[in-house]
Amino acid sequence: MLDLAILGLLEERGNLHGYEIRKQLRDGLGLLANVSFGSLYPALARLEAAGALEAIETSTPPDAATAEQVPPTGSLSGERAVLRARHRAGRRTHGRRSRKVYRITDVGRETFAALLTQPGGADDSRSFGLRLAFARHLAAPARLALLEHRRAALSERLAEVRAARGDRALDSYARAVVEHMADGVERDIDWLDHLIDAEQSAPGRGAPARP
Amino acid sequence: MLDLAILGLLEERGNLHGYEIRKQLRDGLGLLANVSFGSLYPALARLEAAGALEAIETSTPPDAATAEQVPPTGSLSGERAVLRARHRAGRRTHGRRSRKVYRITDVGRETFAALLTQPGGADDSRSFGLRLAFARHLAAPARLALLEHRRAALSERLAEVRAARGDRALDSYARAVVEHMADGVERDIDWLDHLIDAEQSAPGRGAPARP
DNA sequence: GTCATCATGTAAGCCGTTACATGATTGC
DNA sequence: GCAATCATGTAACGGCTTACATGATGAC
Repeated sequence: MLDLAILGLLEERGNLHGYEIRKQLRDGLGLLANVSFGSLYPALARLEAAGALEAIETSTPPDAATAEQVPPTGSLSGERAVLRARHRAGRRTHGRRSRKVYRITDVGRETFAALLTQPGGADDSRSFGLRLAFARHLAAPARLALLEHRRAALSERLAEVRAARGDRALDSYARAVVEHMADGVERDIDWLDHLIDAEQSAPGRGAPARP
Repeated sequence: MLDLAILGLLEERGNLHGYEIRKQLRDGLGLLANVSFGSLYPALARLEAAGALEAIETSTPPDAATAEQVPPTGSLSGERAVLRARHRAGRRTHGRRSRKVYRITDVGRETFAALLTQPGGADDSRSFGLRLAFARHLAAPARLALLEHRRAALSERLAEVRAARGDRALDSYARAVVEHMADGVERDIDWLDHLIDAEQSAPGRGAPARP
């Protein structure tokens, strides 16, 4: 899910570095606020290793090229030495500590499309919300499928919650919780119905997958 | 969170075994549906080790006592042998495979009260919903505190989401998501306000912590 | 005889968290 | 000189999931 958010952000907003990605995640979309560096940076490293992202040099001075050629030592202290060397080499781009700016690759765009389309994990509301937020990168039929898949999941959920509501053994507090939950699910379904309607009456509204 | 649910269920519904607990979690309260055995059984074992639960013998035949005295071997095959021995010893209570029925202890009731009261983790809706569902085991002031703490958290959240709503860079899909989210949070706050009102106008409605 | 249901558990892994380590730059 | 902000990472752990292993019983 984090991967999807990162790729989507890089696709829509262009090249960003980790710290900035986190900020945009925090106050850009409400979903996925509070994502921590401890998960963000490893995710970026993973995506880079998978070829979905590449780190770009931001107005790097010429001698940084040599720093790049320092082979990985495998030892911690060695890596630190490399980092220090890079700093000395002048990777500081405009006064701040050297930042690693990422660009999405074609592989990354494919990964993004796959994550957006695949049915797995779209059952929870966060994952669905994230997908819908990036829905303009989806072709119209896939978009409709996403909405209808979610609607079906919520329908099932509603049936379960309604069954729970009939339970005699619930006291007033438990009942209030179940009742509120049922209302919430109903509201979500209504919302989805509106979205599905809009999608069907104006099929060309969203941008196609490749504008 | 699982611990809270287990203890609450055992406190309200009396002695249960793992399989049954899962069923009641599934279709009793809508929250925490889909909890898997892979988390449930270790949780029960943990709670038992902590003294919060104790396994009770359900009409056990006399020779089961000897099976109980087999010391733990530490080896997997050894443990399996013990299990087989127990089966042979006649632990099967009424036709089915031997089931381990748990009873909550006084320590468990204390743990339950602590989990219910402690502020940590009550920020997400599932945790809050679970706590509220068990709110009748709380004294009136603690109940009010729970509701108001949650209200404050949602207020903060609303401010964030509203800030995100003002973002120009959102397309219609992302905007729909943010808008719907904001509405949802507002609705939750209204609901909480009702609950808080009810709580304040009828302070003695719920059962006290120890009836 | 084999399938569904009841019943308990272990092992591996995923996805995230907090806490820690490091360090440059800016402003007071 | 010291705190705040920017910036990148590692280590350890938490809580949950899936998949696996095991086995009794009843129904067909």
